[in-house]
Amino acid sequence: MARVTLPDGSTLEIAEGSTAKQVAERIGAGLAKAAVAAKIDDKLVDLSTPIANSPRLQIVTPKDKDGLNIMRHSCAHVMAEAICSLWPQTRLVYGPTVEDGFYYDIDLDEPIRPDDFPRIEARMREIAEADKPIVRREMSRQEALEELKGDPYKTDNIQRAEGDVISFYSHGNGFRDLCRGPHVPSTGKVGSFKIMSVAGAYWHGDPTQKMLQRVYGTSWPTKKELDEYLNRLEEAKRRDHRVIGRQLDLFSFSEMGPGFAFIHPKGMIVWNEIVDFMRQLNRKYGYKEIRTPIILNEELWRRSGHWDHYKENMYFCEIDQVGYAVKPMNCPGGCLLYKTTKHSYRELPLRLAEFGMVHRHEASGVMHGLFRVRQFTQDDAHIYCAPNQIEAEIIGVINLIFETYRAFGFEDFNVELSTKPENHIGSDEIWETATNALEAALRHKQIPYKINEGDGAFYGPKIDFHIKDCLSRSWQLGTIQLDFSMPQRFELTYVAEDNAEKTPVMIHRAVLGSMERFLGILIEQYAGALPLWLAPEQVRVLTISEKTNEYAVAVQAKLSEAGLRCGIDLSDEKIGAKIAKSHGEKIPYMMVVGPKEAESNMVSVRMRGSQDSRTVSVEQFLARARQKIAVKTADLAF
RNA sequence: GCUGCUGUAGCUCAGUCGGUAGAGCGCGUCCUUGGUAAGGACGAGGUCCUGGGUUCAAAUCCCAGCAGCAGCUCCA
Repeated sequence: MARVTLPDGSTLEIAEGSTAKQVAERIGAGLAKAAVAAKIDDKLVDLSTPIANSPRLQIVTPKDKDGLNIMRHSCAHVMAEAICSLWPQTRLVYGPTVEDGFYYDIDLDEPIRPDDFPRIEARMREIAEADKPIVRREMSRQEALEELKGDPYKTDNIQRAEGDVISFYSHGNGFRDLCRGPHVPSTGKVGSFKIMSVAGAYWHGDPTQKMLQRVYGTSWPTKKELDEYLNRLEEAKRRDHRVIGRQLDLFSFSEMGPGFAFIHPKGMIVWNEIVDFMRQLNRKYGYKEIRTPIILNEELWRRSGHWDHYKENMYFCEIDQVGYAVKPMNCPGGCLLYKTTKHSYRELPLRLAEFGMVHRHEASGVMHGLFRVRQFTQDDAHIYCAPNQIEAEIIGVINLIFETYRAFGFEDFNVELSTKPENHIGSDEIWETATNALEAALRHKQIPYKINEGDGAFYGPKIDFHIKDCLSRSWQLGTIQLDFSMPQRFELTYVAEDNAEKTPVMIHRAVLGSMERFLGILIEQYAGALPLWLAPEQVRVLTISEKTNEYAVAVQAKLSEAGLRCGIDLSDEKIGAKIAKSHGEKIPYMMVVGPKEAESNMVSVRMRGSQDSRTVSVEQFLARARQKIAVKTADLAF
């Protein structure tokens, strides 16, 4: 007899050599049916695994994260079998799970097209309905290599695999794949699935290697969950800032300048509201503002290190036979400004902010609306300080960053620390000191963080700040980078208390990162229905008929004078059409005025997204609207 | 940059077998003067992405380029 300990602490006597599946059956028929795998002493295994000794045991179902991944991984195998049966010359490479699904990389010269997906899915359904057992077979590494001789991909996989035992899984009509497992017990347990897309992917992600086809699929425990997921994708599509940006006339792109955004008048209103707010915060946190040139002499970029470490991303030009570069970052220009006067320790920390427009040559395939462009404006700043001020300054920046995100309605952040990359300047000691300083600040603020090894900027380590939007998509916004190298390269100095010239430390920071990207993120977060304080047109007066045009114009004038962005619709449309149009343009408030309102000197206010209206005086409305703008709320109700 | 797909009116998209282009929305004019999610009539608007090729004839077929889209790699 053996004894297993279940997750709730209870124990179960079982016959020696019973499988995990049999334990599940002992616990309950429902669990046995739902089970896809088991965890024996925290190790995930197949349900068919015999139990030895007296371990802890947990039955894994697709309700667990682990179970879901196992189900998806098995689904990837079923998809692989389907593809192999349709294209027998297919060579399988690697098929892992990813967030929300899985993919399988295959080597097949004939391109798989979206038109082929229904065929693949149909074959997968056949395989799933057959509900064939998925069987594990183990052999030694040597045997496995022999078995797969001539298959460069799988041979490579074996060589990368850990341990001496190599396992294969097979199911159905002779389909077999090298795989660590575990897998669901049979092909019927791969959930509700759908092939999503196909795209190219390099072998090992290495651009010098062969381009493979990566077929993406998703699978969920139930049809309902699959549909919910597909709806979520639809929702993301509905919020696409590129589409909304065009519909709401906020920005555009032209073939005349790929990756260079045109911000339209309405987009500029949002932009300027954001900038005004950031300026206000900069003042609060003790920053001064500067502005530095877009184009500067090549010599500057050699000195800063950009020439050696960033040249592929830069644009160059010539002025009077002299080489110049378009700035990809604001820091070198800022250093020149710093050097225009002699500085005392009394001035430090010197915090200089700049809404700096930078140009970076991004690869043509990576551009994506406002999220990835070749010209963008950073809400940048550089803090020049003494070494003993570093931690306090970093904490100050962290406070500023969190205050900003909360004001825009983002409450869910996560933080990453990136360390020394291969391509870097400065000594190892400098890097260690800088990295330790960043970690110390994070610990002081008790902020949990993830480490990204080798992901720092070429001049220093960095802390990156990510926010999650309403669809729980993650976006990188802010960054804090600690830099001991640039001040040395530019021979920046300050006079210390002892009258000696010393080198300041430089902290690079951006809060929103890129104004363009942030504008795009806001559009998606609010699906274009921006909070009142950001809305390009905050109110629109809608007339019932021409008879009250005069009163309507007076109302508009009153609201405009009070500082609200107020439009008016005097067209000879019916009121229903005007309301529909205003809703389409996502105007927060509509004020319907007709003879009734004109007579009583009131307005009938209707909110975006609501069917109701309320009749109030213009003054009442103004007071509420002003208050909502002041607190930057997204809630329109009053 | 790489792989695949796409490119027709301001926008979203039809366009059959190769025979010189259509709809809806939007825009303009007029009619309509109305009460909370689209009233009616008429009209203007197109280098069918660009350049080659095949053909009596190309939006349509072929090639190249450009741009966009989905990914890969990279990144704010």
